[in-house]
Amino acid sequence: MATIQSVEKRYEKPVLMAANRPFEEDGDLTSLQQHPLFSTLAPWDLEYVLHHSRRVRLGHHQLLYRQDMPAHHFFFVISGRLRLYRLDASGVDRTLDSLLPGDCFAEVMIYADPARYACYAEALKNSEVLMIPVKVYQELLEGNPSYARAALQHYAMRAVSRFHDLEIMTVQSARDRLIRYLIDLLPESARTVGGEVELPLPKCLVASRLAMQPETFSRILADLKSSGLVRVNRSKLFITDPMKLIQISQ
Amino acid sequence: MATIQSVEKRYEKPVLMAANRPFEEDGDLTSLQQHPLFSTLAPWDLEYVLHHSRRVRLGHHQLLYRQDMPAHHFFFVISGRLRLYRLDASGVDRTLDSLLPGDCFAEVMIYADPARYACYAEALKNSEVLMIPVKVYQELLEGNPSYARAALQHYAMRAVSRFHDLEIMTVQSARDRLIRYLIDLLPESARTVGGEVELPLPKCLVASRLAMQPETFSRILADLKSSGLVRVNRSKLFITDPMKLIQISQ
DNA sequence: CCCCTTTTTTGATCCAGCTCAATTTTGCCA
DNA sequence: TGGCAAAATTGAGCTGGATCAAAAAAGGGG
Repeated sequence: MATIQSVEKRYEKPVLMAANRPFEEDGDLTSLQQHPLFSTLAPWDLEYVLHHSRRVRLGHHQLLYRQDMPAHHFFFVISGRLRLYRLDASGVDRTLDSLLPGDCFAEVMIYADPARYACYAEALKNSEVLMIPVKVYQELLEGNPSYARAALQHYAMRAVSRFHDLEIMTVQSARDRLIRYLIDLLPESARTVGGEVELPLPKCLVASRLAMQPETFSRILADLKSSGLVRVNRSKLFITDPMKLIQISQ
Repeated sequence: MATIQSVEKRYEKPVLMAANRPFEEDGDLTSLQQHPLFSTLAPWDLEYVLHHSRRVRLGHHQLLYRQDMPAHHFFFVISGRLRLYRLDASGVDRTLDSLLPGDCFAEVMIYADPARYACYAEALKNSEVLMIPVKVYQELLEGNPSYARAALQHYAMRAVSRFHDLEIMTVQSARDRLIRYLIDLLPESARTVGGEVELPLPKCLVASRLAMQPETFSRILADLKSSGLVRVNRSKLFITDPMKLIQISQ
């Protein structure tokens, strides 16, 4: 269904199965310290994590890992853009999430058992991720119980946001799902006055994330545009009147 | 939409806002020790938890807590049956989950911040829950870092199962959602040979859980029945041929 | 800057599932 | 046990969104 052709056909092996060099240069890893899972770590522990992690470069459409693969690492996005997706039984590819620099993903694997990736991860453009062995972080947690609090809080937040996702997806009007998605993209500060948002995925993948067809997505957006509620420029959307949008979606 | 009338109209106050007596008698709390969040606790810590918790009795349709209420407790189901639901903007009530004895719920509140319930919780029949102050469990975790591992594992499992829910809900055929729901109800051991399952919710609430109309639910079930794939007796369903069902749902 | 591929848009048709309405069945309490 | 309210079923349209088809626009590499 998705017009984007299957990744499977383009790449033989996901990155994780190929040999990889340890990280070579010092890029911008300061953002790692902003992340709740790392911000509380002592400098030497952060150092320890970095020492045992690798930077991995990914090209456009390159696969990082496959669904059901044993999970020995979790990841931090240094640069670029990635997406998580699953293939359902009939082979349709469903986008679950998009990732930006500063995001952590598959970190649930730190304590999952059995640890297998629940979805595919691929780069949407040239990207760089930090690949962190779950064992390393586990060790840190065991040796340093005070870190557990941060991890637990992080997981709790995750759980709440999944709840939120679930709620959005069970809204049964495609238009309402799209509107809620747009509102969520809008920074908190612009929720009343409006502002510009950039779609974190190509339109056909946003459609897949929202469980609708690309055609439907396009039509709804055209509709919102003609009502003057949204101005569209490539992947940048200007939300004119968020309150009105929210009201329409009831 | 749901034919069940709004709870709001029947009850003034959720239980948590009314005065409640501490637990009086020793019922069956052995099941508490089976739960991953409690099975690793030392006997004195378990005692401590129990000492600071209350048993709460709930009548049919009685509300335990409201969405957005500050969350100071989490819960363990001793007996009966409950459901979690949200009200969307248009006032439609969407069932999110059903709970049976042995289940824990709202336990994400132990580390959520700000801690507010993400949904409503109500009893579906006479039920008893253990109401555990999040502070008590927090103290235990702080004082006893070895307990964090269990909590983290529990949360990780939760995250994975929410992922699963999300996947089911984004399957866009109502029939497929129903089939997957039935299969999930079936014990692992009966996935091949078939067996009986009992719906954990009245049919109209199962429909709401699966984001379809009660009429649609009824028609699909009638259809499966006439194909001989399911035999129906009240809320008990006998799944004749799970493999065939799975195959039909692609 | 042009060509070729991928993505997006637009048009036309069709059907799953929602809605409204009416009937039957179930469960509960006097 | 009968009576009543809640729940489940069944019937008959209607419509949102999927599907198929084709044209237009965007993007990327030489």
